[in-house]
Amino acid sequence: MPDEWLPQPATEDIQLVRVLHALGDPVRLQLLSVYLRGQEFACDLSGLGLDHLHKSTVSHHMKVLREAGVTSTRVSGRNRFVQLRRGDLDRRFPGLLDALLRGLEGEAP
Amino acid sequence: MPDEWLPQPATEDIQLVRVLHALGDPVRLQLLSVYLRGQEFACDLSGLGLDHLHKSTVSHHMKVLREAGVTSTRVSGRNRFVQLRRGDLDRRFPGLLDALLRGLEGEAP
DNA sequence: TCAATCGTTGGATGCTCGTCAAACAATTGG
DNA sequence: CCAATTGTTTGACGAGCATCCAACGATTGA
Repeated sequence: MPDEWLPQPATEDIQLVRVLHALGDPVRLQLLSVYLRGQEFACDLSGLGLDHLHKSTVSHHMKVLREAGVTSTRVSGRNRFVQLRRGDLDRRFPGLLDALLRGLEGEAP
Repeated sequence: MPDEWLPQPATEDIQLVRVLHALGDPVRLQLLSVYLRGQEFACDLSGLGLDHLHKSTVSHHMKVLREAGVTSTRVSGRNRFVQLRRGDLDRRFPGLLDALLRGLEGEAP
């Protein structure tokens, strides 16, 4: 069975206010900082400071990020592979992700 | 009586997640797009698409933006003069405001 | 001095959101 | 085939939030 992708907005439908709202949460902003360097698979986030959260809570945050157009999720068997929509976001809002990455680095060294 | 400034966080205390949360609202993001070109005085925002909002609602949004470190408010008599904290934000999160400005221009031309 | 102006504050209301728990669906290893 | 794994969905609950309204305080023009 080939892999599938969970539904996500088209690049031109990504709205700035929804992106900002999605990232204006401590948990989701930390997820962004994880995704900003290479893809990770979802929910198994041991050792990332999210151990205290229930798996359904993490799943909820992933959905918010995906529906805002921030991330892209590929379904492969039992696992979900999540990655940033780097190209799409850079095309739609040039410089935004770079500024966020620098901001995250400068805040929690 | 000399002008006063309403309380606001120090530059080094501005948190990225609070900025993103403050801007993750349609009304406040529109306020940002107003402030992004020159200062404006508060609450009297006729003809900016915010006529439908009660003055206390606008006052609330202004407070959120100020407490997040996005704007700075000077009290002069009965009026409040609000402006972006351009320098502080550029120093703290380089490129962020520029990216947001371009994003706002590209979205609602 | 007095009334009009500008904005804030407090309460009230309804909606959204973050979180957990339990049940569920899908997949896979034995 | 069965049990363990992986993540989603649904419901519930409390907190936060956006909004309006009324009342208030401060300021200023007449």
